[in-house]
This record gives sequence, C-alpha cells and structure tokens, in this order.
Amino acid sequence: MNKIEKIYHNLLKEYGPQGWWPLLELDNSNHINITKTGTINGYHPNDYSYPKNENQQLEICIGAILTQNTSWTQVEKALINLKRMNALSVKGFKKLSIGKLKEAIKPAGYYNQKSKKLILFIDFFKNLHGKFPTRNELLEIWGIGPETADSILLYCYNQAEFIVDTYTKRFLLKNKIIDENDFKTLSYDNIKQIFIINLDLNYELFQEYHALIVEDGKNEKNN
DNA sequence: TTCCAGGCAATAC
DNA sequence: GTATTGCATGGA
Repeated sequence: MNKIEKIYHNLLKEYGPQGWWPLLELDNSNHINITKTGTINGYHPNDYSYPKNENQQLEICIGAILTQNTSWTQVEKALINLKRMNALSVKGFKKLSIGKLKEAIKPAGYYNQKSKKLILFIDFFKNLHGKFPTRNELLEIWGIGPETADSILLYCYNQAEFIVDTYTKRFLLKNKIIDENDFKTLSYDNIKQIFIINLDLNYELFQEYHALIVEDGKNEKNN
C-alpha cells in the first residue's frame, strides 16, 4: 500500500464515510432538519447510488457552481431558496427571471457572475438530454473551471476524476507528500496526477477521499 | 475589523 | 506561462 492509500485508510477510520455530495431533503412542509453542523439532512454515507434522477443531477451541478470560493453553509441557503421557488429543475429554473435568480442565490455571493454561470450551464445541461458531458465540453463553458468540472464529473456523473481544491494542496503539504516549493508551483493537473497514479480509478473511492480531505481540513482549522 | 470560504475569468507582465 | 485583481456574502 502506498502512502496516498495509507492516508486514505487512516482518514476513513478516523472520520467514517462522509456520504458526499449532500442533497436537499425537505419534508412535506418544506422544513429542513439540521443533522450535521452547518449542513442539511442530505448526506448519505456509504450510499454511492446518487444522483437518482435528473433533478438531483442538476442540484449537484448548481451547488458545484455556487460553492466557488464560497462556504457550503452559504450555498445551502441559496439552494433552499431555489428549491422553494421550484427552480431546482430545468423547467422550473427556466421560468425564473434574472432578478429572482439573483435574489435567490444572493447568500452564496458573486450573484452577478454566478447567475450568468448558472444560466449558461443549464442551457448546456438541457441539451445533453441525459448524456454524459466530457471534461473538455465542461471546460468550454464560461464559468466552469477544472475544479467545478471535476466536481460535476465525480459527484454528478460518477466518473473517477479527482478533485483538487483549496484543502487538497494543504492536505498534501501537511502529510509531506509535497514540499513548500511544490505547493507554490504545482498546477491543478500536477496535483491531480499525484492521486490518479497512486489510486485505483474507482469513483466511490474518489468521492470518499475528496470528502474526507475536506472534513479533515475543516477539522484542522478548529484545532 | 480583518480574514476567509468546497474558483474563475480578465488582465498585466 | 505565471502573477495579480475583481467578483459579494456572511460567519468567525
């Protein structure tokens, strides 16, 4: 077992399966139950069968765009607003005016940019008609960069793409996989390859590993 | 008050 | 190709 695999097993042992990507679960009266600090009751540990329908696919993609440089607690507020406006479906989203859209996603910040990104993405998504997008197709969309593309591929389409985010580089540095110089100079794809070459190409493993890195990163900050 | 959060595009060099 | 800057909100 290599070091990347070893660390994974330690993290899993420490935190347990995370059940990413979280999805909204509102009850019949639109009530939200908080179970995990700052999160809604949408985690599904040890169940990798999501998303289960097109609306859940869309919800993951919208969340991936909204969470760009923004904390998830803020994104949840925006998602709940959209859900209550019945806008977490292609049909419902298309009915939203630009003003209503901006109002709904305001808690997640950058609402001028993100409203534009969402509108462009939903047009792309609609034209897929259920087909899987390629990574390059996603990257051609204005507003979709490497991390958002990989988040969509990994958690919406269950493709074994490893996500590199702000936590991931710090995580590698902390575990002495890379040094300070690597931290400054390695590109997104360089970092991604470290995981790809050391792991089985298994989407369930990739989903869990990324979620555990984030959990570990959040935990680190509270210490 | 300052800093930062599950980035990205535009611009500058 | 690499470095810097604007985008916006709310919590710590």
